[in-house]
Amino acid sequence: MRLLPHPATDDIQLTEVLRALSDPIRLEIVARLATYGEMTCTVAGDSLGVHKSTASHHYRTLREAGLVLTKQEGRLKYMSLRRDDLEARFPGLLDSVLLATPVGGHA
Amino acid sequence: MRLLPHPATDDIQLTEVLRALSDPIRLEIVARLATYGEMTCTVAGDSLGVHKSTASHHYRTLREAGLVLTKQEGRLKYMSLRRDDLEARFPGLLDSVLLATPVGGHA
DNA sequence: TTTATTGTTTGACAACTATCCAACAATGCT
DNA sequence: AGCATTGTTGGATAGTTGTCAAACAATAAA
Repeated sequence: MRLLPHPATDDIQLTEVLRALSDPIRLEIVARLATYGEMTCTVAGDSLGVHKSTASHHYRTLREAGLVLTKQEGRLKYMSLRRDDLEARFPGLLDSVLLATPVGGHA
Repeated sequence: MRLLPHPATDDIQLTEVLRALSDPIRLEIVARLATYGEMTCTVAGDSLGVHKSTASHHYRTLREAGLVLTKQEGRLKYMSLRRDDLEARFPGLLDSVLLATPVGGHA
């Protein structure tokens, strides 16, 4: 099991988080992770209507913004939401965004 | 007193709100409006370190995203945060962003 | 070892963004 | 009428973004 590089909780920047969430594709990925928990990139990015390389760029953006944690096991990479870290850094923020973002929704 | 065009509450889009808030200059303007209430563009944009035309573009972005309401009185334009509209549309969102954004702060 | 799976990287490209500057428009004041 | 104030608009520009396609890398499975 190998962990990819992530920003420390204290280094997560509000504007970067908001920017990462401001793309509909990334918001949908985050909503899926919130609803179904940890999943592989392939599952998280299924039927989003974008090329897999595009999805891969979005995974990176989410990771570098501090929204998701990615760990590699074998040939799979598992992503999960950094809920606790985000709650500690920006209380209530993620919850309010998720409340407004149904999975498969209109956002 | 003249009101500029704004999106209706139901037409405010989450991703556009998040995108509007993801710029440090705009976030600072929003934080000022939240702290001090309605103010003119000149006051809201004072000592932000950008040209007045740049600031003007940011006012427009905030208005079109549904974050602020702008009304003209004489030659002044007053901006105010659409707190109630935003709370109705995305409960808790603005508060959590403001909680993480001190005026004159590091965001 | 060969093949399939999973995901990243690089290049290209069009669209968008933030910025400044200069000119303009609208209003109020003298 | 002339001037100052307040803010917007349009042009230019440099940088960023989202996207696809093709090639690649790493791992697992046959």
